[in-house]
Amino acid sequence: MAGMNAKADKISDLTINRLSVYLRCLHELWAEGARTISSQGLADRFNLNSAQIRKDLAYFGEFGVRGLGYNIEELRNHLIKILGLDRPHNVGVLGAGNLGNALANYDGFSPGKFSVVALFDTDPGKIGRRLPSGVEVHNMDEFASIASELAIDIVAIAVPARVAEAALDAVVDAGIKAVLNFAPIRLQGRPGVKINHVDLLVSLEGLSHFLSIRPMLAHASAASDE
Amino acid sequence: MAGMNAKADKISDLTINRLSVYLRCLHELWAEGARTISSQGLADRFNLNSAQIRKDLAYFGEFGVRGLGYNIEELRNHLIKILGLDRPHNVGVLGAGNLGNALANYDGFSPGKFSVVALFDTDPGKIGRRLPSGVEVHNMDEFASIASELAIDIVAIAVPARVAEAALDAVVDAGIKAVLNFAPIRLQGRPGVKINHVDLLVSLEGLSHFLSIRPMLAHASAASDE
DNA sequence: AATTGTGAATTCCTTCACAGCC
DNA sequence: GGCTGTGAAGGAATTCACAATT
Repeated sequence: MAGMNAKADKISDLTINRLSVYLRCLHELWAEGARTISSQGLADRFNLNSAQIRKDLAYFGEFGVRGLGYNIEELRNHLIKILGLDRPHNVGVLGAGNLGNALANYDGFSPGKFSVVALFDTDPGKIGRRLPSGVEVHNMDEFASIASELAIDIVAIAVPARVAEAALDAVVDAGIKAVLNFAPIRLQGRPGVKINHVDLLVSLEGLSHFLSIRPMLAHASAASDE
Repeated sequence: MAGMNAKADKISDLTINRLSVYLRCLHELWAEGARTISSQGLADRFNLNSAQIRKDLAYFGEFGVRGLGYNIEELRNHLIKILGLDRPHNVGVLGAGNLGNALANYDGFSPGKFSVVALFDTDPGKIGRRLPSGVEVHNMDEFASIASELAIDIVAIAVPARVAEAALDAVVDAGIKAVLNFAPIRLQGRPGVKINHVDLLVSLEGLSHFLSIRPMLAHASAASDE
């Protein structure tokens, strides 16, 4: 049990999110025929500092070669491992409304790594429906048994805000540890459960704020990106 | 022109995003019949420090009353003003795929503040279609004229990654200054244009990472929330 | 007595700058 | 010579703690 690669410790979400971005970039570079890349080369692709990339990677091991940079295939494999993408993840979507359906049909998830395997709803009119993709809408009451049957390990909450907390209770009770919340509400954290928020209203209101101060920025230089 | 309320200056996105969350909470409190709230009362609703809330608000003025807290209606009006929600915003959606359609039909945006008024696509098979909501799918070539006609001030990019950069060019050329990007790609910033990213893959991979380190956290305390 | 607004302290994150290695 | 890995410096965001105010 001698720790070979330091993991878990206290690595920030910011770092993890960037690893995700690096990985995506490595896929592109590989497709372009590149086989090696320097931290500076990666940094140029986004608006990042090369030291930041090196630091991010260094949390997990020494993946580079001094004087040469990083081997793309090797680094890619490391990142896949670190991000837990070396095994598939089955996603259950709560709420078969517009958003839930879009998620179930969305094919933008990296090929094969994340699959939406079931929708859940409480509306009898929706239960039993089957999407073009073959995914079925189940009764929310059956969440626990179906989640276990289909090996669901990630849940996306796409229900109205007022029932989101109750929905979270149900999935946490069923042993789910990873949740992606789309409901416009700040869900109370549960111990041992990771909740990532996708909050469209917050994002839109950030843009709205920007538009309202923009006239005041007038001649001054205006900033951009996230 | 004596600056009555200090705005714009250098306020971080983190602060602006929290204002959005506070505002949502004020709506709820108001609906519950509350008429006044302390920073501590607000802080208890999320996992926040009360000093943070006071600091966030203090950037924009002195809205509270010592000893009493904040008047909910008054603070709400201030936040609405600060976030530019005192006038409506028209959103154009690029890409009439699953995600684009879901956005166009999504009614979760705060009542009336943001309206999706048009979809745009390059696929002749989709152009001309009209959604149940009445929103029409236009030819992307006509973006500039229709955006101006419909007074679109915010664009959501929901096209495949490989054409996202070109799509951004088109909207920026048409004078759009605020963009919500759903494509899994880090768009290059443009001067004077604010781009917010909603990156589902990054969010999912963050969850995947958490699941893969979770077994190692074992008996140790496991953390949560975003 | 209660609660704000805020300087000071702290913690967290990023960038610099360079020793170490290929 | 070029590039990584990293200690040290710098900067940003958060939290503390308390004087000011009602």
